[in-house]
Amino acid sequence: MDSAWVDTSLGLFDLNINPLKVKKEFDQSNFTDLALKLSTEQQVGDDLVEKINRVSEENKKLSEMLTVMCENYNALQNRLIDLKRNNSPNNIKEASPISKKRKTDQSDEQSHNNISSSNGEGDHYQHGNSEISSREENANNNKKQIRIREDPNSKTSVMYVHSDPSDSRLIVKDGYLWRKYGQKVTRDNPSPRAYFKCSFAPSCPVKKKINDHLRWQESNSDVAKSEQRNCRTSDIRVQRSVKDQSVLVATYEGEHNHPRPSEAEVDTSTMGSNRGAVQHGSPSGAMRNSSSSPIGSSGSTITLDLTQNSVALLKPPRPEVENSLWNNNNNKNVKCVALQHFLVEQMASSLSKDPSFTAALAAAISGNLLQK
DNA sequence: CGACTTTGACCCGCGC
DNA sequence: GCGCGGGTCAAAGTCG
Repeated sequence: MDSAWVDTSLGLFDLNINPLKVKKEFDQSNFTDLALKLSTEQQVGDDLVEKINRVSEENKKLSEMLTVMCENYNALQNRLIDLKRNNSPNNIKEASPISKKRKTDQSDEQSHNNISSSNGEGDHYQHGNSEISSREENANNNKKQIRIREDPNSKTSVMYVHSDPSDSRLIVKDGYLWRKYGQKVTRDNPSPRAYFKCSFAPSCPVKKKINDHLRWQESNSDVAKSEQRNCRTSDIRVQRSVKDQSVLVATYEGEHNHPRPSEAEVDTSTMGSNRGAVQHGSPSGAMRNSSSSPIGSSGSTITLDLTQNSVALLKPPRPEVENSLWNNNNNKNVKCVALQHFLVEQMASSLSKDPSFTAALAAAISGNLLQK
């Protein structure tokens, strides 16, 4: 059969076209186009994935480098602390054995105070009259921590931790390993108070409690009383706030007489047994922790020495906490330093979010490493 | 089986 | 002296 051809502006068209044939051809060409399109998209997708992988790797490298830098910084800072301690006249006195007696006698209290001034509690150390708190290793993802030393002569400090109110676990990650030894429901807080001992106990006397921070603020003498009664060298309480269930208050008493466990140890106890450390992935029952993020993650810590002008402060997590901090004696200084730290934090945050900055930093670091 | 948590019982200081 | 409340102990339970 001859075919009739029509000349159109678009070209020659065969009028005797078999529709099935056309459909087949159309399908084939369409499929080819589609396949081509898909392969192009696939390629783009692959490129994107590759790019993402590359960026992730860079990010990972940067994180590792940052961790190393932080560790080095801590090591240097600890060395500085040791040097200063060695120069201090009344340092290094023997700790008295922990007495189970609650009654406090003068000598015990004396030795107790000696411990507090000689044994750095990991992050805390004495610097002349002012107490300086180094970076609180925050192993708790997205949790803000504020650490407050209420009294320079006391070995108690309070850490406010912003956590998920729905999370019933009283967990404050601070880089140490803790063993829970008791829990109590106190009169004026429906949230139970948990008691922890340092897992290095009895060689390390440090304990902690998770506590009701508002009551703590209203009557700080509670701690003094309990300390007097128990003659403890250290303690920590952890409990949720009455008014703000998203705030956990950890009360530390005493000083660690050992270095902070390594990240690996913490991770091992966290992920390995899932029972090792209450603070890093706790154990069974109500204390079990599902998140086990690496130390030094995105959380930030605020450490305040309310008796001194020196303040290391980042961003307060909750309004009422902020108020309680702002309304303190060193209001102006705190605000000023806080503002500076906040600005620095914001700048750092902005820079870290900038991909070009990240890329430049990665290039600089990798270049430096290659040179070495 | 060991390490750790849970939880009721007990201890002790304080206030009345 | 008694009762209350906070802190600690220790047996039982849980988990890997």
